[in-house]
This record gives sequence, structure tokens and C-alpha cells, in this order.
Amino acid sequence: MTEEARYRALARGLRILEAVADGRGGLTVTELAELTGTDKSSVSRLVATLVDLGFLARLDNRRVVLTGRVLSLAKGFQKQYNLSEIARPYLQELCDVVGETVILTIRQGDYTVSIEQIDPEQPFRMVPHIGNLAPLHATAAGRAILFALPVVEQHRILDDLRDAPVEHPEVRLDRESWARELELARTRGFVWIPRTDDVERVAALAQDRNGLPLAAVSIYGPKYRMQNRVTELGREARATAAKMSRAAYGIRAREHSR
Amino acid sequence: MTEEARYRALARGLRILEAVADGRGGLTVTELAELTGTDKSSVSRLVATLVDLGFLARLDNRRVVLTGRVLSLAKGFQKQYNLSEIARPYLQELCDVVGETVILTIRQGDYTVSIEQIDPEQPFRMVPHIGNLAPLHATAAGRAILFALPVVEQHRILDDLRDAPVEHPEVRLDRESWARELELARTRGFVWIPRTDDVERVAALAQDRNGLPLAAVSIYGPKYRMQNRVTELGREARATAAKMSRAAYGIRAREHSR
DNA sequence: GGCTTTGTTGCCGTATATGCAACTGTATTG
DNA sequence: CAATACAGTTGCATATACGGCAACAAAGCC
Repeated sequence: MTEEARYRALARGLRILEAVADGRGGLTVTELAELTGTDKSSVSRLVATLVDLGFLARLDNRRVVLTGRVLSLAKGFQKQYNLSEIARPYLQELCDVVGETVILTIRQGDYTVSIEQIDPEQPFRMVPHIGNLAPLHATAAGRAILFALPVVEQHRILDDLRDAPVEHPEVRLDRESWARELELARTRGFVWIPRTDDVERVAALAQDRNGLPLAAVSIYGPKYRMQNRVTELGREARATAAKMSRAAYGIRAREHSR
Repeated sequence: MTEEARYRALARGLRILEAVADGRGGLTVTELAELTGTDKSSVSRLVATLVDLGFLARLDNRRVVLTGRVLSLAKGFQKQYNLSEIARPYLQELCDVVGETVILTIRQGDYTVSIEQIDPEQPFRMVPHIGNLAPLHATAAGRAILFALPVVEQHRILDDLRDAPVEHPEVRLDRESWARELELARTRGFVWIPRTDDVERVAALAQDRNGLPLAAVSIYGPKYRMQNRVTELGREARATAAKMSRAAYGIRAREHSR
């Protein structure tokens, strides 16, 4: 997330695309200028070329939105990342057993991104999570991944993320309680973070043969259905993650060095 | 798709991302250099920054693949493009009725992109189409959209796409037979293209209040199940598209001027 | 171990991205 | 409806970062 000296235009253009993706109902040039810390003139020109290139579309001469072009990028990722295919039947099975939403999340640098989601046949469904980005320390899935990394790397990442914005402030942790959390997760075999909102989540980790994190399996559900089942669901998630680990035996965790 | 003079680095970077998305199992620098018509040195540096930015990941010091970062862009699009939400129940209903895969496709410049797909509960499913790009004249869905445009624009697009690569060569059309195809689609109310492969497709158009194309509703299925049902399924697709047109009455087709 | 192929780096000229400021056009407000 | 405020685009000068060539390093391949 640091500003690179070279190919600044490319970095800024991609930053603009991400900002537009995060926004609701289109962003204006000045909003983008504020978000990216760039002069309006540059943003205006960058936006113009992104429109020419077909990645942005003008909504009303003021706001721009993403075009469907980005879907082909996502498709390319899904096609290449074969862990999804391996995992899907296990996720489906888990969803059928527990009757709640199941999500698969992988590491992406210091962040996580959700890549698969399977919903039970319920009248009210969880919002789509595929594509969600979150700092590694802020979610149950992220912590399941983080806990499996070498401790020095954990601390490096925690330091880096100290000032990253998180959605739920209660997940911030000082380093002392971190060790306790880690120990707790180790003994339980899954991660559960008490939260103040209405959604309960548990996460367990699928590992490669070296014990490095491949992906986290999470169960999401409304608190009123899940609050008495946390231990049971945590065990289910752990069992599914273990099965996935075996099924993906050949796959090695990707490098994430900088 | 023309090379713009300004912000060449941005255009090239995005081009690289798309090339990697199209490729199978990662591309090398030289492959990318050939595909994009750029010097290896520039590609090497562009790839390095794209890796730094977290959009590409190195696979084996030679090949690069996309990261999950692009999923968040796709999520942003899906969130913004509310036609999907409006359409989904109708697509689901159509899928339930006909028992085949249903796909929603929109226009993106001279191309189409599929944005929704609903599969029936069958042991063998259609491959995922979301994110597929195709030239407007090459598919049933694309033609359903193209036929609703002013004739001069149709010819302009056909001229532009004359040399675009198409997956199935048999879809190429000279301009004389074009008028016949157009007339045929008008009278039938849907588009069906005889093809030599094993998949049958019919497509019908949802329009905005001005008659401009909003999206195409397609039914996909294996030939052995669909070949005797083409007319029936075409009518079903047309009926669903009509319902969607009414449901999306307020929505105007996006501008696609250049 | 030589040979081929591929990826990275130095270097320099030039194209070009950028920020400032002026300008235009569009909403806003009384 | 006029005056105002604000957002978006454009001119311009300058620094600079991009891009191509060529040399270098590194990794497969006989």
C-alpha cells in the first residue's frame, strides 16, 4: 500500500478502480482526488483514459462506475486458482450439514480475500462475501491464517497493520492478549472472535504439507441461531478444513514475500 | 482496443492483467511481450510493479498469475450494477421452468460480457460464463443486443469487428445475409444461431423504454436435450426478457458512444 | 560445459505525466 | 433570474519517469 516511485500512473489508475469498486453508486472526480491524494487534474485525465479503455463508464457526466470488463479478470482468477474447485464439494457438504453460510478465504499479502461462498437454502441469506478484503488480524478467517505463520512474521504483520482501518473496532488487540488468543485457537482448533454485531463466525484452517496456511474455512450465521452452537460448528469447520488439507496435499501455499 | 497515446503505462498494465486472465496457468514475460507487442524490458518492469501492487503473484520465478485482488473489483461491479438484482428472480424462474442454464449478458462497447448465470440442478453443469467477453456479432446474446441498435451503428460495429477473433468461425456473416438474419430474429422474437458444437443457445432481449438494449437473456443447454425445443425455449426466453423489461422500466440503457 | 533462451538492469533521449492556475459549464441559492 | 459556488476540464511549463536498445545475468537444454 506504499506509494511506489515508478509507474505512478499505473498505480494511481488501479487505485482509482479500487476506490470506485469500494464506493456506492459511482464516484466523482473530486471524491477520487481526495481518496487517492492526487490533484483533480490528474484524476480527471486518468478517469478519461480509463473510460476510453472501457474499464469505467460515465453515469451522469459526474459520477463514474465500473464496467463489466472487470468480471473477466475475476473469471481469469477463478479459472487459475484451482483450490476453489478442490474445495467446493467440501464446502457444499459442510453447508448442508450445518445449515449456515460457508466461506473460503485466502491470504493476499497482509490481507485476506474471500473466494468462495455457499449459502444454505434459507429465505434470508448472508450478503455476498466473494471479493471482500480484510486485514489479516481483523477477522476470524484472517486470524486462522495468521496463527499458522511464524511468530516473527505475525508480529511484523501486526505492526504493519497497526493503523489499518478495521470495520469492527473491537477486534484490535495488544500484543499481550495476542499470545493468549493464539494459544486458545491452538487448543480449540478453530478461531472464534466475540463481536458486538449480529453475525457469528467461526473459522478453521486448511494447511499445506508444511503446515503453511492454504485457506480458511468459515461458517457465518445470525447470532440467534449460532450462539449456542459455536463449539459444535467450530469442530465441523475444523473437520472440513482437515479434509481439504488432505485433498489439496499436492498444493503448496503461495509465497507472500515482499 | 486502439492504442491510446496518453497514459500508455496504465493501458499496458491493464492489458497485461487481461492477458494473464485469458491465459492458462500463468504467463511469462516473453509471452506477455508478444501478446501486447511491447519490449520485454517494459513488460518486466510493469510486471514487477503489478506484483508490488499485489495484482499479480509470481508462480515459479517465470510465470505470473492473477491474485484474488481482482475479485474485489468484480464485487464492486456486481454491487453497483443493480440490473442483476432485478433480473435474478426472473432468471431463476426461467431456469426452473426450462431446466437449462440461464445467462444474462450485457453490452460493453463493441463486446458483450455475461454477468449472471443460473444453473439447474443437474449432475453435469455448464461451465461458468460470468466474465466471458465476446464480440457483439459472434454470439446469440450479442446479436440479440446488436439487432436492437440503429442500423448504421450495426454496420459500424460489424466493420470494426471484421477482424476480431471469434471462437466459432461459422458465425461470420457477410452483410447480405445479415439483413436476413435480422429479419428472422425480428419475426421470431429471439435469436438462434446454428452451430457445429454440442451446445445449443437461444437469446432474447430485454429493452429499456426507448427500445434500446438492456441485456440479453440466454438459455444454454446440450444439443441432445435442446435441439427439438428451440422454438419453445426461444419463446420462454422472450417472455422472461419481456417481464424483465417491464420490471426494469426505470432503468435506461447506458451510453456506449465513443 | 558450451549454447540457447529468458528475465533483469544501465543508460539516455524524449515523450509525457503532473501540478498549478485559468477557464468553462453546471447546480444552487437567495 | 441573477449571482454565486462548485465541479470538471484544459493550457502550459517543467521535471521526470517511461521506453527502447543493448549489455548482462541466470536458468534450462543438449
